[in-house]
Amino acid sequence: MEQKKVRNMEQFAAVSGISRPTLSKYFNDPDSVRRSTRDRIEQALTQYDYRPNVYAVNQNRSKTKNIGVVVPNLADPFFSEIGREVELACLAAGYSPILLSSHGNPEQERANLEALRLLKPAGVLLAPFGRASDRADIEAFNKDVPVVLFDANIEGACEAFVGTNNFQSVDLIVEYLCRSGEPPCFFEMKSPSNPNANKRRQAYLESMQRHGHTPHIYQAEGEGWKFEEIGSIEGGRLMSKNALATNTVLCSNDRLAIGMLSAAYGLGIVVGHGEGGALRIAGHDDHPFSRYTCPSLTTIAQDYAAIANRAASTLFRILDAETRLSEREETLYEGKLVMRDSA
Amino acid sequence: MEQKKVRNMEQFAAVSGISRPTLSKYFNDPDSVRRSTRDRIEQALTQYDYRPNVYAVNQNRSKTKNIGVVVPNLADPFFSEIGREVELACLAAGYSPILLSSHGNPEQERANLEALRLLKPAGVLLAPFGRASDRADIEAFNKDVPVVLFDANIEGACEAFVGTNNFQSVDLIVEYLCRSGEPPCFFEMKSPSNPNANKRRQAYLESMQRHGHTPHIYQAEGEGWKFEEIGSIEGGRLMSKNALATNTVLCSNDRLAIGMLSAAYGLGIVVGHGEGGALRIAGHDDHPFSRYTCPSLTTIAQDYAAIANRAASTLFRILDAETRLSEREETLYEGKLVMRDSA
DNA sequence: ACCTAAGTTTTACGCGCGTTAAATACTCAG
DNA sequence: CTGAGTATTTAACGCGCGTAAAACTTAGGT
Repeated sequence: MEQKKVRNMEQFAAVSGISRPTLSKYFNDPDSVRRSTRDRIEQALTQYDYRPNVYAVNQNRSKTKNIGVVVPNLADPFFSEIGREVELACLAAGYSPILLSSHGNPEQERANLEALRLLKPAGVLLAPFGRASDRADIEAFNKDVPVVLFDANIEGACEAFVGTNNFQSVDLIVEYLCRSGEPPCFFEMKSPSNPNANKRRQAYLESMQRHGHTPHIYQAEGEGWKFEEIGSIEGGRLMSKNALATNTVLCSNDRLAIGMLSAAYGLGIVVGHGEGGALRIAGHDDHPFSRYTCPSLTTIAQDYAAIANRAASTLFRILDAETRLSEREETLYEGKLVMRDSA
Repeated sequence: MEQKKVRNMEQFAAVSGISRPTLSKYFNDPDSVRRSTRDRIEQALTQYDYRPNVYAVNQNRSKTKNIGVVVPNLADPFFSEIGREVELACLAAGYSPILLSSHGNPEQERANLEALRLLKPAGVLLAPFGRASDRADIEAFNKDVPVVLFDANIEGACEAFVGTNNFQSVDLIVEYLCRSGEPPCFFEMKSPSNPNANKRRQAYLESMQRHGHTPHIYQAEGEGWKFEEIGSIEGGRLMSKNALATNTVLCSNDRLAIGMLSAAYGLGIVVGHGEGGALRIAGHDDHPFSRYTCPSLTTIAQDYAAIANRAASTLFRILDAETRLSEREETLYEGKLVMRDSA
């Protein structure tokens, strides 16, 4: 099939019998040429192996067809999944996604944005760490390249934010836990690396108040992204000291819950809502592994696909309009309760 | 600090008082200019915001400083970790890594290589699926761009392979299991998506023979990358039917083991080498989560860092020499036994 | 057959940088 | 201070493609 290699558009114009400017139009938008012309070009493409030189194509453009996708940590399955969804949305819209992980390091997030600058992306989809110190950088970046935030919000920054409504989702699971047993205490990290954690704590407090229960919050020492380890060590400490105010624990996220489940197992504490269950543990995020914990983890499922698609389509809207949004948009999706065995 | 933006090298030459060809040399290799010149340039760089246009730089090059890194599935923490190690090695050597995931889909692997072609990478580090059908594509690609394989081998293909010695590692854990209890049976997928699985089965057979035991292999139906699910369903089926020949199971990889542990828990089967343990389960890979399973998983740790660094440095050696290896190289690292509670 | 609007070809320039060759400037040893 | 060797400057071309303007061709309606 694909036979002779053609080195450049000039040559391809020669062998295909189509002028170079027309070819240029075609490669930038196949629909911009007459149907018959398009057919001739595509016919020629089956006979000659030619694809435009990416670098030459982008050299003169001030904006490319690239879209930067930056997530805090690809090693976390949550981000690898939502990152994948975002990638697919970009591809479907004819853009080239460039997926970058900040590897759990805010410094790397800045480096990623710097690196993206050189690639002149048309736009960026960013799941930020949300540290206050990054705000200025990100807003400066947003001045040059439109940025849509997802997963974690930075109040008022960038063009838009798409995420989960933590107040709804936490209330949902708090309500369920209260209804089905003792009201939950809340287990989280002391200095969370993600702003959603703060929302969830707040949501927990409000929800408990609304249901007329006394809230109890336990904050684990430890920094970084080793959530399971922190959940296991600090959660284990709490359980072994019998320090929990109720027999039900809502963890700020699934990875903490996974660590805590592991510690409970080690301590011989039977977790679960069933008979013989001494402790109930619930999480948040529906981590890919939460289905396979022992017992399987009751949690909140975020709507990955909806968040990813909404974030992407919001960015495309900005790119198509070639102007920024008149007003910053915020879209929150509802979480769904996933009832399993742990609570 | 960084003040006036400079649009191109011409302008930067004007403001810095250095000629453009010298600047060009500097940006391609800072050591290639005289020390005093380098200082002047770097002094100017603190006053003016200028960085060469990536696209213009690469337009004329037949090879760039990019290195493609392709892994089968970034959603698998094993690959996200080893991918990260590879990235770091590339950066340390002054190359720009481009990390691509094939999302569990061999078709995507081909697409990734096609996409990389356009980026004219200097070399590619590939963790392949290893299907026979991909071999031709990959070898064709290797003709144009030097490829070093890691994690999964394709016999005789590409410049080199770096991975774990499955025969050593499986023998290590088989020996341990035999020594400490009943000899293991082997649990794997019927049609594994990774060639290491075949090596491990073979290694299990040989090792059992060497130790004078009868091997038993159980193969789970199911395709794709949902290893935990397959391990849980098929492993659960085996356990509930009491079909296992011995009370010790060696799983082809940790994710299968995680699924099986989950199923055992559901069936009320106590797993572990301790008192009361009715079943022992072991894995292979030291998956990041294997420390937090219930019970924690005894497994084999691969030397991620060594594999990644060796693969990268082998590629750099080829790139520096500007010639292919006289002979294909194969480097295997030993796995280490990680003794935890499950076996 | 004629007209018009839309698509195509021809011609030509520019983008930012790599690179070469010849001329010039610098550095350091003797 | 001088000369040899190295580094830098000057001048100029090319890479592959986007794009603009003008001339030309085509499609579709009357």
